[in-house]
Amino acid sequence: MLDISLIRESPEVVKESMRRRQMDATAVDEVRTLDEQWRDVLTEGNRLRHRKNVLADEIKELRKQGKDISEKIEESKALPQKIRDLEEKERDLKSQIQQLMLQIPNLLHESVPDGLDDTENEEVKRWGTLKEYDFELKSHVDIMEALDLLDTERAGKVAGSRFFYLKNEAVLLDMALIHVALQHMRSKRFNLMETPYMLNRKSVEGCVDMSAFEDVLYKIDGEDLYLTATSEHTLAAYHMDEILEEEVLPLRYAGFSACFRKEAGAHGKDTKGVFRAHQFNKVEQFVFCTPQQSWDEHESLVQNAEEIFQKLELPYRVVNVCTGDLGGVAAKKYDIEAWMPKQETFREVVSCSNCTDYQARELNVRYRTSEGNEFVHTLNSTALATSRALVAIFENFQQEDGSVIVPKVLRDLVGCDVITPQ
RNA sequence: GCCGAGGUGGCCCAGUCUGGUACGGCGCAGGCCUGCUAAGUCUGUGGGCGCAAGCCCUCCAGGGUUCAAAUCCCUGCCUCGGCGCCA
Repeated sequence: MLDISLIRESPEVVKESMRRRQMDATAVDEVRTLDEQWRDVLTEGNRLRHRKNVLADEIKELRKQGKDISEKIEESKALPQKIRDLEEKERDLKSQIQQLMLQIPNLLHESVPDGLDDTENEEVKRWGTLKEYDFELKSHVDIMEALDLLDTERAGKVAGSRFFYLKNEAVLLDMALIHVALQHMRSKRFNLMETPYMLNRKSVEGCVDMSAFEDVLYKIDGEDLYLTATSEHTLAAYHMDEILEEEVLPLRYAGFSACFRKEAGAHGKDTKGVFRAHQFNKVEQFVFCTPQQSWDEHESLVQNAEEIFQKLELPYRVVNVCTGDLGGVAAKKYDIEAWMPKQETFREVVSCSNCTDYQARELNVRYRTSEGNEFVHTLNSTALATSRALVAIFENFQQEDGSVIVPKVLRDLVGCDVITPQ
């Protein structure tokens, strides 16, 4: 969430940012009204608690002198109930304010383009040449099934729709992609992490707007645990409630985990294959840094992800995500979209966000400066999600005879140059 | 899962039995001292409200007892050690 002092002192700045996001900004004024009430209640509560402390002190003194304390005790006895009432009022106001604050998104970076939805994202870069194919292209599902690399039908029986079994070379490809991504990140001196696949509610709430995300997460029955939707969350929560030394920043992590998502509301979209599934593997980049560092770090993250797709020889473009498509936590976001020749379009394979201090305030991750403790900036970016990369590889590297060329960088790890029908 | 020991400011730790509002050290920042360095010494060092003076909160979390809780009682969570189980 935002710093409430920003809403107190510069409400217009916050409102303007919300308007650019096509959002109704009335929550800002509601917060300001409730905040004033909250401060009044807080001040009154403090006054009563002060009186209580003074009385306790006086009682101690009088008792020491052997004097009568019954009058003081009588006054003191009346206070706790009054204080409790005020505390309840205060908690109530505070939670109303929190609720509203969660609806107020991060301040936009000035370079974010205005727009209603993903069609108005701004293309900032293209890489690679789009190959010409002189035969009828097949979908990744058709290719993979023909090569005995994928079984979604039995996955449906065993787990349900939107699950899949990878088979044979596809398993090796999946592992190879992870390996290449992790090695790339290690060469950039990122700390590699294999993270927990589950995390508790507090950790998730630190990372996302739970009211919007609850539908996406798998909950473990009877436990305070959720299956991780992305290692962004386990990495973000890694330093939760910590105060970091300024000289250790930026802290750069690359986390690997499986990711589990209900994908609620995605009915009818990409229902076949591995593009949009309930479970996939992903290497994620995550950075904790100072406000001075974060915009440079943001460019580095997208650069790192680009380099991986360059190694894989997959053509892509980078878009600067527009205001309407941005999401509340990010101040700015780049997507990398790989070219999918069968679908004849670019599809999102990487999402790279600078969340500035918005997420850190929730997670309570600070760093020490000579002027006091400040919230860090957090950034996250896909390095590589195997499911989406697989789709791109099978679409781009398919050949007329149904075989698929393995990108050079993966060949040693997969153990062949071409995957051919058996 | 069982038994035991713990959880105190950025870190380490005292205080808990015997209730009166957190001791000391380290680190960090600043001042003083010094030819320089080291040492020494003083002040500050979490969150909130307030223009300010100042006040409130904070001893894992949540309840309870009490005029008053780090301290007593109950519940829960977590960590460490031992035992059991185990890929």
